[in-house]
Amino acid sequence: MATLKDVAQLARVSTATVSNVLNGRKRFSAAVEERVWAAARELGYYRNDSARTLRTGQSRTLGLILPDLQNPFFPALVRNIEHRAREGGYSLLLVDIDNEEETEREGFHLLARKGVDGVIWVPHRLERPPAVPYPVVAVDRPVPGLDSVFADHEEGARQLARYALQLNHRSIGFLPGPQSLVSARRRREAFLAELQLAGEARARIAWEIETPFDLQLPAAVIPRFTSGEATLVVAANDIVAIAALELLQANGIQVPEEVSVLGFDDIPWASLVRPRLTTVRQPIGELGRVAVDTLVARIDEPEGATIERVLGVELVTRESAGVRPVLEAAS
Amino acid sequence: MATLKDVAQLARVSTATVSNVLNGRKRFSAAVEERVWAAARELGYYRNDSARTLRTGQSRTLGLILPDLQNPFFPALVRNIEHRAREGGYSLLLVDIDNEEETEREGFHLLARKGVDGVIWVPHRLERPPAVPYPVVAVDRPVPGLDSVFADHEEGARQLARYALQLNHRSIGFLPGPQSLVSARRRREAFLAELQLAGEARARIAWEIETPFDLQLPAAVIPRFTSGEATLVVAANDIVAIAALELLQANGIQVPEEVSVLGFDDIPWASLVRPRLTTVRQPIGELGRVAVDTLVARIDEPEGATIERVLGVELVTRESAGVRPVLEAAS
DNA sequence: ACACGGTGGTTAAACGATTAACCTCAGATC
DNA sequence: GATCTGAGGTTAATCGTTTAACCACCGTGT
Repeated sequence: MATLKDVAQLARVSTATVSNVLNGRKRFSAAVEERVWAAARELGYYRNDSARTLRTGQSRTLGLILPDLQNPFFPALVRNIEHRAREGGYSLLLVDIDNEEETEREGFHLLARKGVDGVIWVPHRLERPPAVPYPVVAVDRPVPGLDSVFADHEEGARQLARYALQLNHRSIGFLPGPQSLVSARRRREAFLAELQLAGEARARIAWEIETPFDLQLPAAVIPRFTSGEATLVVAANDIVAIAALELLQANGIQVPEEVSVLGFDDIPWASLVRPRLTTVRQPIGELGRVAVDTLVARIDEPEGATIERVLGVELVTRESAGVRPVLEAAS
Repeated sequence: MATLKDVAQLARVSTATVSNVLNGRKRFSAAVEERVWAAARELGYYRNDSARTLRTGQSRTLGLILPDLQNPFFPALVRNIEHRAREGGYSLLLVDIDNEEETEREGFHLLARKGVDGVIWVPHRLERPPAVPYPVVAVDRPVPGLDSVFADHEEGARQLARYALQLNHRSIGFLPGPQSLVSARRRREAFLAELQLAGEARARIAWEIETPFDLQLPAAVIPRFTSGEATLVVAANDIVAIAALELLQANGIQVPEEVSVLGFDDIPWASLVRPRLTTVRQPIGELGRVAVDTLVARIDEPEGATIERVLGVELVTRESAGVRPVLEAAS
C-alpha cells in the first residue's frame, strides 16, 4: 500500500506538504498541488485512517448496538442512522446482539477497543452501559443519566386507550409483551393508567397475558380468544398484534367485525396484513437522525446536562379496529 | 485513556510484558500475570485497536456494502453476516448506499481508508468494484473475476416456469423488475428460456412490464390486470409480487381464483399477506455465513482461483397460485 | 569450572499520519 | 542597508501497539 511518504517522494515534496495538500489545509503553489494530486492518483493512495486516528485521537466512527436487526422496527432506523452519520463524516460499526445480555455488554467493550467516538444504543436487557470511554445516546427508550432520544411511548399508549374507549369497547384483552423489557413495562403502565382514569365501568381488562415479542403466540392465549370475553385485543407492539390477528382469523373470528385489534410501532408489516393494522406510529426516520445529531453534539461538547428528546407519535387508524359489536347476548 | 504504558508502570513491568500477558502470548510468572491483569482492570484499560492495526496491518474489520437495508431481503442477511463475522473475531462496518451508484463507489473508497481487511458486497449499480487494496466477495449475484456467493437464481426462475406450466397456465403476465439490474436480467432470461422450452403452444407471455422493485406499481399495469389477458402474474421478486397482489385485489380480482401470483425470494412479508405468497426461497442465513467464510478464507489466502458458491433454492408453495381457472369464454 | 539451555523478562524500532515549530527567500518599508 | 512580513515550504516529535532481538540468571550435566 502506498503511504504518504511514497506520494511525497514521487511528488518531490515533504510528507507534511502532502498531508496538507490532500486535506486542503494550507495554500501551496499550483505546481506543487498538482504534483501531489497526480502522485496520489498514480499510486492509488488511500489515507490510512488507523494512523490518523492514532495521531488525532478521533476515529470518525460511531457504533450502533441493537437487539435484533430482524425485528422489522430496526432496518429503517439503522438506515437513517447510517445515512445521517455518513453525511456528518462518520462511519458506522454495527453490533447486533441477538437479544443476548452478554453480547450487549461485550458490544460496548468491543466498540471501546475499536475507538469509536460515540455509540448509539437501543437498550435491551442491560439497564445501563458498562463504563466506557465514549459518550452513549440511548434511542427508543430513555436511560437515566444518558442522553436519550425516543418516541413518546406513554402518550402513544394513552392514545390507544382513548381510542379503545371512543370505539366503546368495554372488555379488553391485553398482550403487554415481555415485562422484562422496560419499554414494554412503560407502555403497559400508561395504557392501564389511562383506562383506569375512565373508570372500571367504562372499560376493564378482561384478560392479560405476557408473551414474547414474537409472531408465534403461546397456545395459552387461544381459549381467551375463542371465549369471546374481549371485543378488543390490544398488543404492545405490531408483531404481537399481527400474531393475534392471524390467530383470531385462524380460529374463524372476524376482525374487526367480531374482535378488534390494536398495535404499536407502525412497522412496514402493519399496512401489509389484512385488515390493515390500526396502530401508533413512531417517527422512525427522525428517531435515527436526531439520535445521530445528539450523539455528535455530545462528542463535540462532552460537558453539559444530559439531553432528552421526546418525539411525537401519531395514531394511524386503519381497518383492524372498529366500534364494539353489539352482541346478541348483551343487554 | 489508559495506555499499555500506564498499565506497565502500575504493574512495574515493561509494556512488552503487558502486551504479551494481555494477549496470552507468552508464559510469565503467576505474580507478574496477576499484577498486569489487576493493573489493567484498575485503570479500565482498553486496547487501542488503531495502534494495533497500524502496527500489524490488520484491522480485524470487515465492510459490508448493500443497496438498501429497507429492502426486506437484507436484514436477515446482514444479521447473519454480522454474527458470523463476530464469531470469527471481526467487526462489521456498514454502508447502505441508498440505491445510489455514486455512493456505492464511494463506499469502496471509504472502506479502503478505514483499512478493512475485506468487503462483502451486494452489487447493485456498479458492474465491478473500483481498484481497492482488499479482497471483495460478491453476494446475491456473481461478479466475474470476484469470489461470489449467491443463490441459484436461474434455477429458481426455471422452477417458477415449470410450476406455472404444471398449473396449466397458458397466458402469463410478467413483471421482470428493473432490467438495469443484472440480477433481474438473469431471472428474466432463465424464466423466458424455460418457458420457450415448453413451446409457445403450452404457454406464452401475454404482457411484460418493467417496473422498479417497489410496492407501488406504475399505473400502466392496471389495464393489463383488469383485461383478464393473463391467468398468472409472475414477478421478479416478492415485493413486486405483493404489489401486484394488492393491486389485483384492489381491483376486485380474486387471487388465486381468477389470477394467480408468483414471487421470488421468500422475504418475511411473503407469509404475511393473504393469500400467502407462493415463491422461491433463498437460503438467506447460509448466504450470509458462507459469504463471511469465503471472505475470511480469501483474507487468509489471497492467492488462488476465484471461488463461486452457488446455494440451492426451493419452491415454497403457498396459496397465491392455483391451477388455471377455466374461463367461460375459453374453448 | 564451564558451557548450555530455559525461564522470565526488557529494549527499542517500526507502523503512517498530523502538526507545532522552524526555515528560507523575495519583496516591501523606512 | 537594515528590518520586517508573508508565502511556501520542511523537520521532527508524537500517538499506542507489537515483536524481533537481546539479556540476566539459575540449575544441570560433564
